[in-house]
Amino acid sequence: MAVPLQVTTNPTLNHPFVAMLRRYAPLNNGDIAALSRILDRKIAVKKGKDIIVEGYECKGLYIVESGFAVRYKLLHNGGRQLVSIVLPGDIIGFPACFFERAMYSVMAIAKMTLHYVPIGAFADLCQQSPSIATAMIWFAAGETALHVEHIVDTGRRAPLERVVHFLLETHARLRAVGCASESSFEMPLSQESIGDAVGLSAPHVNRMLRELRIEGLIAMDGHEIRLLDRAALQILGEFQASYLARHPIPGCVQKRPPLRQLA
Amino acid sequence: MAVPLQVTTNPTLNHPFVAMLRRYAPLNNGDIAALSRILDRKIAVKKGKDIIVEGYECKGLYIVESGFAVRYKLLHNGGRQLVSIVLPGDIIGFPACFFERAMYSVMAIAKMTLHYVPIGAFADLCQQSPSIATAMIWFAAGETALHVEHIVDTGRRAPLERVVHFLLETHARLRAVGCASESSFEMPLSQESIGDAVGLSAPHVNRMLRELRIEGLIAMDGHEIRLLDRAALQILGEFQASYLARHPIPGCVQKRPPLRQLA
DNA sequence: CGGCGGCTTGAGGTTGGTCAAGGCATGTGG
DNA sequence: CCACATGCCTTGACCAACCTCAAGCCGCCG
Repeated sequence: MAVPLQVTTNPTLNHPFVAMLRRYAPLNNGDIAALSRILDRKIAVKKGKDIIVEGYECKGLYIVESGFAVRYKLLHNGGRQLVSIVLPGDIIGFPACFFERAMYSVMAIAKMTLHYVPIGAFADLCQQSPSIATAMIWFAAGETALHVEHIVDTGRRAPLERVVHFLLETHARLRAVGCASESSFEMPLSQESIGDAVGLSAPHVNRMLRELRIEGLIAMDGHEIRLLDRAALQILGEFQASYLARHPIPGCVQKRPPLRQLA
Repeated sequence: MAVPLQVTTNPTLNHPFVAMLRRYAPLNNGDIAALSRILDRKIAVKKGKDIIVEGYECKGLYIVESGFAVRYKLLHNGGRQLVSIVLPGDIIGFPACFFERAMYSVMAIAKMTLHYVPIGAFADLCQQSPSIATAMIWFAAGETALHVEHIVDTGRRAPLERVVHFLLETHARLRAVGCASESSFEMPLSQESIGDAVGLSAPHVNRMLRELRIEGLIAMDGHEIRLLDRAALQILGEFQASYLARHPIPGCVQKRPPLRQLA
């Protein structure tokens, strides 16, 4: 649950959000100072509390320092669709606060600490620091890749494949923020919520998990899931972890690549 | 099909991509000049040609001046999932070129004209023009909202609702780039492709369309679709057009809003 | 004129949703 | 400390929905 901290002179550098940005663009001292100012105040949110509510105006971003949340939308027909799981380093309010009103809700599913950034302050930050703005574009590209995989999951994969893909993705993302070991993790969602994420009913999620257990691909102990046969799972769920890791920004980390024109 | 052009002194300002950016951030002469340089060369692509192929490296962005394309992914089980329709002003290669290799393909479904921008040149542009970089973040937020709606569509909406939502969204997006009249449009996809977009089989898409025709909600003539009862369709498809239009960037177009801290 | 792609419709079968009941663990209040 | 309530997991039975397969048709283009 807790993100492992390694002590450095500047606590800002340890923040998962800053660490994420720095994977894409080298930030100078001015950038770091600006981020420190943005991140100075913390908000504590209890498990189960709504952070963004569909239909209401959202005036800023909430940068996640620790804890988990879910983005979701309630439908007229009584259904609920989970859009994504929010992890440390993620941004709540993207893209809600860029619109007149939020089109979905975000709820904490564990105790969280957040930093609130008014959208105006965020826009100023981007205007003043091109490196941060550019890193944010790279971040957004990663979010998009995640959502695209989710569309493929719910749209065209078979139920068993969906569940496997969802488990592997969740494990990989948790692991990337230090919240999972190499081959096991604590699933933060109930089976009903998993169903809401991948577009299945809770009983059917249960059937799929049972099948995976019988086949010896996973083991479950409460919410702890152990991945027993990673290779088989990756084939079954057609899971390529590459969509979770972006390139660094060229020209920042390395020399600009040669121009090439494709016709 | 063709984007209506109004003659101004600077053709760059008429480009749908530039017009899109300028809706979010006021660009100065330097920004416009930089964009002109980026957009100087055109690539013509024929209908049916692949622009990005899954699994291959993608080294740059293709900015769409005219024409349509689809992003899609082929699956092991023989299925195909359409991720989105690409319209004038959109960017092909987002997010593919931010990753080691493209995780899905993009194919022209009509004659297109594109501008190729190597990823390095794009990064330079962002670093040199914070306004363009910031507008790109706003653009990415819009893409994300689109994908989120698509996840909801395929995940939890009933088949009839899905088709209706897809029709309304496609119409609204086409209309926003001047490719549709107020209540009718040319559907650029076959029924099979619509099925691949919303996660249904082609026969079932056909049945849903027939039902809408019988109910008097739409009329079809070839690929032309007329929306006969917008209000009923919007309720049926639970369609809110608001997710298609973003706020402008605060502090650029207007004064920075008052700071507010929510705990 | 012939072929092909896409639309349309039907029949039949499987999948996966719904409903319902039971079990287990956790937490809470008496 | 126990009794009870609650939430979630688990399983089964049933049934409707949607997919698959297949055939026919139309319009377009070569």
